Amino acid sequence: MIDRRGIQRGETGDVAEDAAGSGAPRDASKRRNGARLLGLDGLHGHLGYFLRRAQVSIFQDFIRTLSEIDIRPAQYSVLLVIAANPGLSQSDVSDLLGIERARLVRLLHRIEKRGLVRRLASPIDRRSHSLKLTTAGRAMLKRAKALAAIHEGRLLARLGSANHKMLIDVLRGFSLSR
Amino acid sequence: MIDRRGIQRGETGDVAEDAAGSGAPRDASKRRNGARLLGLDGLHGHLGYFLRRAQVSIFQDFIRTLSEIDIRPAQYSVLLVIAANPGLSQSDVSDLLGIERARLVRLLHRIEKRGLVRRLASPIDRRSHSLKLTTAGRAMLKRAKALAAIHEGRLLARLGSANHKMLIDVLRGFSLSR
DNA sequence: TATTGTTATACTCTATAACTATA
DNA sequence: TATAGTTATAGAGTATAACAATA
Repeated sequence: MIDRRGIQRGETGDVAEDAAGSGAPRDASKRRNGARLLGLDGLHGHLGYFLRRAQVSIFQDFIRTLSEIDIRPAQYSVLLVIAANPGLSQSDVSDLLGIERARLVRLLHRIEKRGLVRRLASPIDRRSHSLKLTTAGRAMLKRAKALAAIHEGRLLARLGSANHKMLIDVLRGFSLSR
Repeated sequence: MIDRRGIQRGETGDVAEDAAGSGAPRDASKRRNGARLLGLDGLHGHLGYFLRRAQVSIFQDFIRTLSEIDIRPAQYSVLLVIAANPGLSQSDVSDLLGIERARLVRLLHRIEKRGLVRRLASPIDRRSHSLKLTTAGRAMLKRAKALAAIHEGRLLARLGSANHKMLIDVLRGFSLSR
């Protein structure tokens, strides 16, 4: 019989220990590390897998935490970048955050309709927009930052501050390396 | 004028150095760390942001590397898990990998149509399927593993083996912690 | 009553291609 | 020619809700 609990549950206790030395190498993997790691053998060497699971889980918490103001991670990053660099063009934002120009169009429509951002005419290039936060946008960003800090605090507590810092340092370096 | 290069480019050299001490704290952020970090100030405390960028970049490489056999990350993880635990039900796979049961249906349709997986009748529960790889599925997985190893090797070289191992350890622990 | 596989819907996000108006 | 913003399309993936068959 196969244990059904996912690795994310992390339960212990009532798992029947399988007899050791069960035989063929293909089946030996089944219970090797206890129920938690069942079947993930081939995945354990893959950083991308764990990165993905962690990222999804963290974004879920972020979305939940900021749900009262209905700001999602991509929107938050766009607001932050515009606030820090008023006058940025859409292409600038796209390059900075790795968001496709095409996708940014609808994202900006949304937050512009909510009165958080304005697309002004660029004084130097009539093709491009000069992005600015509105007063409402700055106020919203302030609330968003407070909620994001709660989210990040929860994450920090869960990881420990040493791990938290190290992950940011290593992953930021990774991003910069290409 | 604003430098347009994204953080992922990582180029150096021809960036004009801005005059120091440019003034107001809101604008001081613009060039503080050189063009690379332009405008990302508020994001630097957010692990989720760097985790996301890294994950997307790594998955892109994975997809490219396995494109000759048209196997995507989710498909690869499903094939691996079924190979290591023949007889798993769809719910089992769903729980193990954190893939929605509903989404797994179409994913399995695809790889079943390609002749890689079979959904057999479960001997113990007539509601559920017993998932097995076909011979072709095992052969495909073998090729996939070889290509995935190339992908992972590239990642390891880019990160350094110490960072690579540490990231896996920390992030696996994170997943297990809930 | 609860679970398994399934269908369906809505939304986010990535990846492209193409078009227009500018440069 | 190339770039900025835009529109459109296709597909992956998440999040839900509901249903029939079975437990």
